[in-house]
Amino acid sequence: MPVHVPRQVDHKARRDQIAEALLDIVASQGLEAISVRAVAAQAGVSAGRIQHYFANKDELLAYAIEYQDWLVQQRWNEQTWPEGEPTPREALRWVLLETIPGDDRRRREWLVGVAYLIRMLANPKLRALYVDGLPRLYQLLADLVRMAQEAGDIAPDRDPGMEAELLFGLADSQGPPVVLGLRSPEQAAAAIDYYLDHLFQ
Amino acid sequence: MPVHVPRQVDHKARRDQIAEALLDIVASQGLEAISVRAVAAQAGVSAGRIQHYFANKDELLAYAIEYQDWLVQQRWNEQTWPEGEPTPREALRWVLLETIPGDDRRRREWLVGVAYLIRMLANPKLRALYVDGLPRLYQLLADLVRMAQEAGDIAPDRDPGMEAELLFGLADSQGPPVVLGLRSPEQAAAAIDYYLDHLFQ
DNA sequence: GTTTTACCAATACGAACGTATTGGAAAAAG
DNA sequence: CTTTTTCCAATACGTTCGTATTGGTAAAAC
Repeated sequence: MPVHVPRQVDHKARRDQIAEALLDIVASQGLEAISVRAVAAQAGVSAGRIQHYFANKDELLAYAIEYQDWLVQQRWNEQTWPEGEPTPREALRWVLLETIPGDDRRRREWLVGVAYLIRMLANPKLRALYVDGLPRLYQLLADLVRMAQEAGDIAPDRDPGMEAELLFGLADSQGPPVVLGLRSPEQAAAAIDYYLDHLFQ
Repeated sequence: MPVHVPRQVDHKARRDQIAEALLDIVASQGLEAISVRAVAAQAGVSAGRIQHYFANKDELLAYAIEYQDWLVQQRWNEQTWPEGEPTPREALRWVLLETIPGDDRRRREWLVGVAYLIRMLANPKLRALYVDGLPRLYQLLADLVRMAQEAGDIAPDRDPGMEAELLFGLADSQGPPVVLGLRSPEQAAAAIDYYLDHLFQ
């Protein structure tokens, strides 16, 4: 039972600031460029501070990707709609556009996801981030298609599962060309809108 | 003018053997795991040999991805069809299935492509590998759709450009789930066949 | 045989790495 | 004030890195 309790700082804020610096480096230079000293320099803190908050480099790398996952979930949870509930089409469009690396934030998330992918193969904890999320996304898309069908906005002979595959593939495949500057985010969004126009009656 | 010419080895074969080792490491452990010594060990040669054939690490990394690109092009060029020219549908199916990381070779190619992606952002030479190839692939898919339309096998109201987008997206989005073991190569192929069945009349 | 030089194994070297260790500042409780 | 403990800057240590350098081997030309 401690009698003397010294000051306490906000641990999560400290860790998150360090994770932010790490994610910036990963997105621009890849995982190869990550060193404790490089992250410290990017974050504007001492390497000692990083050692104080993370036992080793692996833990630091794991925290950063989980932090990014948390950031994305925050954004999805906090998404509010100006006028009540969105229609299935509005929700569908929002989800699909969300995956396009169109602004700095999403571009960083996309590149970090790519950079961590090979690590996921051998690391079950990292793998779970992808393996858990992907089927839920497919399910969400299929459900939205089904809802639009029931409302009569999509032809009843369309298969929701197949449409979910097509929609996800269409959105997902915009990533590389957009990130590489081969296609603008607006062009990518236009491709999705074009297909939505055909899908919805 | 050299009077004495000592023995010459097959330079390309030597470089390719080293590139093979590098690609194996990249696919299984990522670019972070690449060091001259690690590649030498994987290839079963001395580090001195690698130094002899590559001026520095960057040149080694550049050669390896160009070598992989060459391998892929070789396979595409050497593709022969058992009975004369393939139908557009057969060609379409072959191209789409080709992108799925279903066997060890394609799985390695897929993972290496992912690993190099961030490097492409800042490196024009690497960028060109992607930037040149992607539009040509879209064009090929759209042309095949158009040919099938002219043969009356696809409904004339389908837009070849949009169908090329959908087909590529569908095939491309199979990569992550297949590589992560979330979906079998057979399931990925089935998804493509299912859509082709709907596209073709 | 001698000579020449491509080939490459081995070693060396300085820089950068992950991390263990040390020491001190600073805030809260008594 | 003193005490306690968190926080972290600084330094040190052993390893690994990219690459420069050295030296020797062996095949081809003469």
